[in-house]
Amino acid sequence: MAIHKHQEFDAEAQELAALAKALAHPARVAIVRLLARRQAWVCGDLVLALPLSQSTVSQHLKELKAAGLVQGEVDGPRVCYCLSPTGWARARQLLGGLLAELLATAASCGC
Amino acid sequence: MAIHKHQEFDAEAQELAALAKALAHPARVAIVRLLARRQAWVCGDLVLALPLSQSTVSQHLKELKAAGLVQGEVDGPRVCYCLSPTGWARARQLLGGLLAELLATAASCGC
DNA sequence: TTCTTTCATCGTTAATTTGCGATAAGCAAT
DNA sequence: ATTGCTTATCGCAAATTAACGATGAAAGAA
Repeated sequence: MAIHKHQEFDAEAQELAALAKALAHPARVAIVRLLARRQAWVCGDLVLALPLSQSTVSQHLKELKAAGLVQGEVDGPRVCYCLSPTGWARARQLLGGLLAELLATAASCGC
Repeated sequence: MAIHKHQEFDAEAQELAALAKALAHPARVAIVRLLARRQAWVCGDLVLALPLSQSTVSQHLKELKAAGLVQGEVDGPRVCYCLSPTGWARARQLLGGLLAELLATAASCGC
């Protein structure tokens, strides 16, 4: 397509789409769930828990960080990852808003 | 990467990721919201409401249908689109489940 | 200092996505 | 039958993503 038209849509749609994109890969969903179960993981342990190489896991973590869903803190030679409370608060707000919008109509589609 | 490793992850992560991918573009978020506001849209009206060509809108609708979030019903020469109640019930279940898993830890990350 | 460990980044390859115009397919008229 | 409208699909170009190995950079241990 040459040019992506993301800018043509309103800010909230873009934000929701960006958030959804961060979760649009099973590896990233898996990372989020691992972080939910045990609240802090060293990067290397995440690599051991996932069927992916170190560089690939690092790349997925970078995307989750860019989306604001995950935080990393340097601890000597290692990096400790955990979920970002503010990022997930926003996610909850956006997703909850969308699902609420849908509640009225989704139950009565007569087309 | 050559080979995508989606199969290496558990079914629920894959399902959640597929759902997120369907919402990972602002055009598709916009379509869902339009369908939420007015419960049935003819394809051509969606095209008029979006800054995209007919073929591109049709493509996005195809992806939303494949994800089970949208239904299309042929009505003479036109096609009437609306949200899929069962698809959104599943989405609510999966997203709600994820957010619930996060509730415990996301508020207390001390890394 | 030198070595080792840990992680991020670079460069590459393959696949997928986005977007469009053009074409086909279906239906309802004329 | 032919025409006109509506939507889906095809084929293409450009961009992005997924994955990996290899190479860096930073910190701690020897």
